[in-house]
Amino acid sequence: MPGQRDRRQPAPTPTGRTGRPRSTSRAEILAAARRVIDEDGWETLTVRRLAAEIGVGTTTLYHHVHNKDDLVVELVNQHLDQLARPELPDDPRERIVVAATTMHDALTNWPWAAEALTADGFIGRLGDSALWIVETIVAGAVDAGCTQGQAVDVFRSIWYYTVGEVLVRARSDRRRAQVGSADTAFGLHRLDPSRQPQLAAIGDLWPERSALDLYPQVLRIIVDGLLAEAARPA
Amino acid sequence: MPGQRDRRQPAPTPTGRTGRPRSTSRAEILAAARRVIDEDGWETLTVRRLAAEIGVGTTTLYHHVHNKDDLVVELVNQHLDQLARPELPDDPRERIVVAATTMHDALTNWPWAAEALTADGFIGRLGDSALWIVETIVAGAVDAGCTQGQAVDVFRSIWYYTVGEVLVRARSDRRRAQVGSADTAFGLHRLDPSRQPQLAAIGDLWPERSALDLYPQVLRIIVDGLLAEAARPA
DNA sequence: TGTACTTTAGGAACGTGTTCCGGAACATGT
DNA sequence: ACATGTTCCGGAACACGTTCCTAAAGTACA
Repeated sequence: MPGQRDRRQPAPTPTGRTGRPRSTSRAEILAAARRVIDEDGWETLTVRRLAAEIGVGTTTLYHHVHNKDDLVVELVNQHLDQLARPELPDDPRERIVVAATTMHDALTNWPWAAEALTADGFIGRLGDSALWIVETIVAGAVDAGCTQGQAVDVFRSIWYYTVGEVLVRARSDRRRAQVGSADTAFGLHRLDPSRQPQLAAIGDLWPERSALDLYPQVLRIIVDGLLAEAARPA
Repeated sequence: MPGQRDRRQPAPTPTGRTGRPRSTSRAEILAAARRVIDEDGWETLTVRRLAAEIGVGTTTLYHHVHNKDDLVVELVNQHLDQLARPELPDDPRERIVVAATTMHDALTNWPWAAEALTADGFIGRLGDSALWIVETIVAGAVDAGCTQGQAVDVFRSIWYYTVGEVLVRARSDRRRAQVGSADTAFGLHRLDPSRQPQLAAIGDLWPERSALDLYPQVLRIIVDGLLAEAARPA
């Protein structure tokens, strides 16, 4: 039974508040969650396990956290908090690239961050710590000559691409880990060369090519294209 | 109790096979699933409900389907099956755009298809019906002058963007449906104009701009950029 | 007819996230 | 001292996806 401790509030600090004093704080829950993840991996982070870690009833957590998604989003926010703010170049286009790449790397390097991306309305729940990224991208787009509307479009496009990249790769990584190395992308039903000649010809090139990380390159292409498009007269 | 019927195999057709004859087929399960979705919405598609619809034990389904993800992926495959094969233009670049847009629209118009996208290794489990899209994109890229490796990159990039677009928009749609119209993307914690001046200035423009569907335009930008990049000498 | 073998069916049970609701634990008023 | 109001805790219970294991329902051969 790890992590059991006294749950009574030691100091009867007169908070000027009525009602039963809380024996658990949101912060304590988040800290415990981080502990569980660090020690035993994020797959083991279950609501009951977390409650046990704190030494508290399971359903108590729901008085401090809306649901598990909420918790995970908050954890990702904390993670983004501790991100080192990179040096931002002068060129607005490069600023966009740097900001987007920073967020991408942060999400990629934290495998279970992908879990948060599928949470409803993730961007809307980003904390201040991550907002500088959004701000930097939007401001960069405006600096590069976009209207405000176009700047929003730029961010959305980048965001879509980033989310897709992170999610798909996280998922196929997990799959690879389970199945073993038997991943040829189309490994299950073999390809019919008469109907999918190109795919059949490519064959084993696919998985090895898929291992490449070309996020930065493609991101640059997208940013360049979007900014060029915005600069064009209607 | 809807959907209950006789489960005995009426014809003792000598199948030359030994063992207990199956009273349920994979096809029957998929058909019932479609029925449930069409009638009561895909949120109500649960394993128990589905089994009840067929009039069969819950766990029986697991002898015909690996898991629910498997089922959903199969349903999406069926949906893509019934897709009208669009007229493919001669220009390889346009072929790519048409193919990608076709898949994008199919996924977008079927809200719960997004659920399948998060399934592990979705692309690898695509059926023949959807493979023509992959083949068309890859072949188009090769026709446009890409190497096979670059063609894979082109598809992957398009796929990432498409998945991200579909997922994020599906999720924010769902959120909008729940919360009501109180979605200003950053509606929860109000923006600090001193720290996020651009975002604060944009304000209400964000949600209205987010409602726009600019998949085709951005897709063209991505495709153009990728093909141009590939055509460049190293 | 009966025994062995083979394949499918499905109930019991587990672990998950989550909701409901009764009661515990405090401050305040009488 | 006691009642009242208020806030928080947490066990019971639910629906979910899923696994395990035993029984059912056949065929094949004696």
